[in-house]
Amino acid sequence: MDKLTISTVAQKAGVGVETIRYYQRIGLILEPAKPASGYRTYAVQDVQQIQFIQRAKKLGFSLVEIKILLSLGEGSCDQTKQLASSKLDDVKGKIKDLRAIANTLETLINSCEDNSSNTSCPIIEAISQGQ
Amino acid sequence: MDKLTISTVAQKAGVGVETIRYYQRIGLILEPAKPASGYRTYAVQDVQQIQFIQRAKKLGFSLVEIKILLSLGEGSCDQTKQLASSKLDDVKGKIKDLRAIANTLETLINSCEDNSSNTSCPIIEAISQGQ
DNA sequence: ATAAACTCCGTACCATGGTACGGAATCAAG
DNA sequence: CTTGATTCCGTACCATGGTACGGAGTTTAT
Repeated sequence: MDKLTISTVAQKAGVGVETIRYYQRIGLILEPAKPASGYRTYAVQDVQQIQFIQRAKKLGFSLVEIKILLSLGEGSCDQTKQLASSKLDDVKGKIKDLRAIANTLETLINSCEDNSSNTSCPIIEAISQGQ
Repeated sequence: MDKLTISTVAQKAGVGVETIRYYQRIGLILEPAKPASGYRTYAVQDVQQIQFIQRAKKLGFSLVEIKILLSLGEGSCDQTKQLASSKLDDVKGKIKDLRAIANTLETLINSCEDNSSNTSCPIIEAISQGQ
């Protein structure tokens, strides 16, 4: 009959009840109308929307961006593509930054490898002197 | 004479006064003793320590980890190396995750490229259906 | 000597994505 | 019909790394 309680939705979508309430609070999903006196009921579509959110999160979108994705819907392919492209740029930028960090860390760790002294540490020295 | 005010230290280290206070609050750096009635004074070493913190941050260390680095000092090369190695693993893990994300985004964006329809969007469809 | 600038200190607030708590109402099971 | 579980709702709290504010005291410059 498609009348689910919030805890059923949570369980089906793989999130906590509090997460659903949080999404409602920030306007990411709508709260179903309250039936005069009783518990709100949810539909399978609500489960799907929460799953959409979880998948979009895994692609690196923030909840604010996901809100935009949801508002764009199916019919704004251009704008959606733009959002995805700018997210891709972001991700690429982060990869670049992290690669530079990894390289520096590797160099530092190697310089430690050849260190027989135990009264000094090339890593600490390097960070102390700004390379 | 090496007696600097907090704002001089901030300026020399390239951070805000509030950042120094924050570092003191979390125990990352020590607050100099308060001279009976007046302003605390700082030394060049304090500037250097804050610069150390900023450089370590650029290498991806959190303030908690930097606190450990500072407590290890020069004489614990092995432990320092371990910390750096585990940070390197972390960074490599993040790069891997981000590359997977970038690949998926690229695929989605490409599928959009070939979309002439403006009543549907392959990106939204893909996220809706869990790939 | 007086005003402007700076410091001290506690506290509150920002973003982000939730998690936890507590009391009242409601619902389901026995 | 009563007990226990669930829901509702507002509010507070978590981590992380700060930033902002406001009043009182101090220091510096004129």
